[in-house]
Amino acid sequence: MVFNSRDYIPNLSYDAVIFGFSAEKLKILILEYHNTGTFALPGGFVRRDESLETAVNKGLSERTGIDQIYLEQFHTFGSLERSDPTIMRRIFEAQGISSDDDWVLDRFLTVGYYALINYEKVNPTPDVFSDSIGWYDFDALPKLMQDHSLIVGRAIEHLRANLDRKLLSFNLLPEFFTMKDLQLVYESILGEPQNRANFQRKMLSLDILERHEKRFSGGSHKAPFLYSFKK
Amino acid sequence: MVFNSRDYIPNLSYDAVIFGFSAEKLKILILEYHNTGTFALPGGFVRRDESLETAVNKGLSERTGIDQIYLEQFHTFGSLERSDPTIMRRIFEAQGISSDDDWVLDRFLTVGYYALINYEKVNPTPDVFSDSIGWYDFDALPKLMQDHSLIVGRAIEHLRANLDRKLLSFNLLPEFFTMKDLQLVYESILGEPQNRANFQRKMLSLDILERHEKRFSGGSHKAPFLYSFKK
DNA sequence: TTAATATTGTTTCTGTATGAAACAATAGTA
DNA sequence: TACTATTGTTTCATACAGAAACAATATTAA
Repeated sequence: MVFNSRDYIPNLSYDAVIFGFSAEKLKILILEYHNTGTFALPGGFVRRDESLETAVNKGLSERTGIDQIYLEQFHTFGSLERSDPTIMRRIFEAQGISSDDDWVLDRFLTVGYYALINYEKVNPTPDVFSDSIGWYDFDALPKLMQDHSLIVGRAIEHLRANLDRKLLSFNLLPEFFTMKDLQLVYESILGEPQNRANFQRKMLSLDILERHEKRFSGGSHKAPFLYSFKK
Repeated sequence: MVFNSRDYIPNLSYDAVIFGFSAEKLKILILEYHNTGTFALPGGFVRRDESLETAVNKGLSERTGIDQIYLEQFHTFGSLERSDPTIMRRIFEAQGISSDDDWVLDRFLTVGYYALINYEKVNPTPDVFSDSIGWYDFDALPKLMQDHSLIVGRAIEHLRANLDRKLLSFNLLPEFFTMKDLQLVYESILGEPQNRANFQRKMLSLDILERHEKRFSGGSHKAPFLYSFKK
């Protein structure tokens, strides 16, 4: 595998915090470089002949197998300390990737994006630099390389601030879900419990949910309605 | 004047929407390239040996004469269409600036910032590319080059969304001001009138204002109190 | 068949915030 | 001294949010 630096915008990358929801927990996709013990956010570079948006969409589509991911740009990180040629050299050597020059070892600024996706539809696929990619509980992440932990922190801040305003939660759920599912998504993102009665009242008052038949889970109690988001 | 491309991060710039408030109106600083009839946002490039934040702070400090400007990064623009080598070449030639290569004519991504400053303290200073810089009413801006109008639009959106949450309004006002002044700032940013009684009640309930002696303006009516923001 | 239990759906009560209007105070002018 | 314009405050009605209680129901156990 050979990178040709002339095809890419130098000194600029993007990194994505990809959120999913499963087993009542908020998760994010993390890459692992097995031979280096390094964990990182999925990211990539921008070709000279494509827009930033296109680069990110294409890259994340390759990582997840999903097209038309909900994506939000939230911050561009440009400190001097964030670049670390040593670790980049190790990763490249471990993967047997060569470049026609040392452009990847140079300083990089990175544009941070977060994405919300339906966990069930994802087919996680490692990129050319890494051996594996997988879901990690948001509240039990491994130590991430460079400033990627900071990037995750800023991502969740922006997600929290926009959760209501942009009605983002449905991107994390399958088509049909119960009110409890929805509440769990909110609670896992906001990091605090929500009052059940008030949450239900608020969601119904938004007039964005369609109520369907009940789901009989087998539990010895009243069965919850299923909902979907209005199109 | 000669730029040395090796000192700068290529293909990356920043542009700033600098808000001020005067004569009951919201204004922004706009550069003009006299010999080209082109208007633009103040902006600049990032040196390889300085952080993005440092570059922006330094650049805006040079344009306004103010240090420690309140600055907020809000979006990075990376479309293919936003670059226009023709106009860049004209501007450079008109100003007699030469570069050791054509790096400024290449594609650029730009990081958008907005700034809020005390109008009275500003000493507007053109940059090396432009002949003049001045305040323009926010609701009567000239046609701006490239995608700068779009950048302004996104800036005001973010400013509106953060006005309350981050208590930004005081950055636009002098140390002492009346409740009416404050309300005018809010109205000019939000673009809609606020109820006088409720606005006053809300501001006072925030517990961020210190009340001082009255200001006798000479009008034949009750004199308003002066306020300052609590430190 | 019936009682028990866990969970869901809804209502009620309460305090707080918000919008609209009225009232009160006052610095200057006629 | 009356009048006017503006500011400071209060009042009233309404909407919203937190907490708790009540009602409904799917299953299990007696």
